[in-house]
Amino acid sequence: MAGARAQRGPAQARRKLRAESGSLVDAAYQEIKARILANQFPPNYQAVESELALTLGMSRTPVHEALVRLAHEGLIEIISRHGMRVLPISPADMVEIYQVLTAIEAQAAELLARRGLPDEEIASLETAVNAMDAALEADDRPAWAHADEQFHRRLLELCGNRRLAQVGFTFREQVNRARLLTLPLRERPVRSNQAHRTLVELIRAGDADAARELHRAQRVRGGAELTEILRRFPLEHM
Amino acid sequence: MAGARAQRGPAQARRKLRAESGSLVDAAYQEIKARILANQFPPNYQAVESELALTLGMSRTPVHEALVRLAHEGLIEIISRHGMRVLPISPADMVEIYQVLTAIEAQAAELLARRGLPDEEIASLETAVNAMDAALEADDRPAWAHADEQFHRRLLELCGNRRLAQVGFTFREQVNRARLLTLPLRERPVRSNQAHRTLVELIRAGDADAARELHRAQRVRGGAELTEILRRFPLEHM
DNA sequence: TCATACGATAACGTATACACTAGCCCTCCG
DNA sequence: CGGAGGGCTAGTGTATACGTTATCGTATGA
Repeated sequence: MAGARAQRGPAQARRKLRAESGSLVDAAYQEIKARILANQFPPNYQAVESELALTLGMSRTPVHEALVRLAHEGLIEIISRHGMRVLPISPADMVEIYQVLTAIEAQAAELLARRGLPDEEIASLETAVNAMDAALEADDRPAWAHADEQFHRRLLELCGNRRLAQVGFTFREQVNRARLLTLPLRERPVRSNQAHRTLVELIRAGDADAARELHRAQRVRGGAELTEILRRFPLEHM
Repeated sequence: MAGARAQRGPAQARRKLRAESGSLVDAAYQEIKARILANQFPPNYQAVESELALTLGMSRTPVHEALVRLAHEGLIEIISRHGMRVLPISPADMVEIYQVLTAIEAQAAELLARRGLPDEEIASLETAVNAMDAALEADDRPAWAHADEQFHRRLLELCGNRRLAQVGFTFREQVNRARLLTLPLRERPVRSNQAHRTLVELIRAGDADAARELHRAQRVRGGAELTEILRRFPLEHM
């Protein structure tokens, strides 16, 4: 009875997975993405649909759809008869991603400044900057990275343009994959914290153009730093 | 025999569709998108998967995948139990899309100027501008729109950042849906042509910052015009 | 007459079955 | 012994079958 295992209680065992996120496709998507981001599926890791389906306890159908989505987002590549392959992030890729983020987030900063949101909305940005400062003093890099991520997510969420935010999120996720490796190699991001704080001021003041330019400059500088790090440490293993 | 029609020669009739683009999923995606962009599936048009599958001569499986992709790109919405619905483009949507394009294309202009490509590559941009001028003199709006589109596609293609270009293309497609309706309502785009020509000059000169700012300013102005038009003609039917 | 509840149905999500193809290995011939 | 050709196999893409569920219509009661 080949398919007996898969029949394990038609509607009950499935509930558990669905509870996480609506459909099995979503569940597969989230789970595979999580494993990639956690380096559990490291770069160049290969797996065929059946394996993944087995691992995730579902049939190939939802797995297949999830893979298409992930491929579209650039996290994996689907090789004809060899399954998916987790794409490594080359320095060139990181440069591209940073350039997109530069454009997107600078625009978001401008829009947010222009919106003139009430202070209590802006406050969440300030909270994030404070967390960054605290982490910096404690020299807690992971905490700093987390707070930084919070800040940028918030920026995108608040900007009022859902499409812009969506694109930003997608590219942020990819940056975060690389962050793990590059973070310890960086200087202590003192200037970065200061810049974030200034940005909040500009947003508060409604100075849209200055906010955009500040954020852009900051991103450009960050990109340059990263490129330099990648040049010095050729991270082939990513 | 319900499924008899679908059996029409297992591998032969399928060839025709696959020839267009590799897989049936792609075929479905292209075909449905084409119909949406051609207003053959007008905004708010609804259809269920089975109908589409029947129309396209394939099973629900590839149709389903194509719909997911289209939904992800924002052309349709999948309403549970009611099939897909072609999304109308509201003025608010257009504003969002323009803002994304502003950010993306300004960045592309900057990158392209920075690349310092040989003149023969840049030439294709100039060709497009010339076509725009010619169309403007002949007062041929569709030709102008086409040349304009060529220009912007070329700009993205040449910028050297494939991810940036990809995002740009996706949003351009959405803008083009609306173009049909808004184009006749616009002023004769004399300034636009001039701006395009200046942009080419700046790119040739390698003045990246100026190129970015010029393109941004131009987009902002275009967005403002469009918003104004949409305000005056509440295009509910889009 | 209107609202509510129940059943039929239609549509989707998922599983499974099937067909087709590319890649690999083995064999055979040069 | 090496290269080429053919068959076998594994893996995907597509079709179909199935179960689940939301929605719509109808009927009944207030």
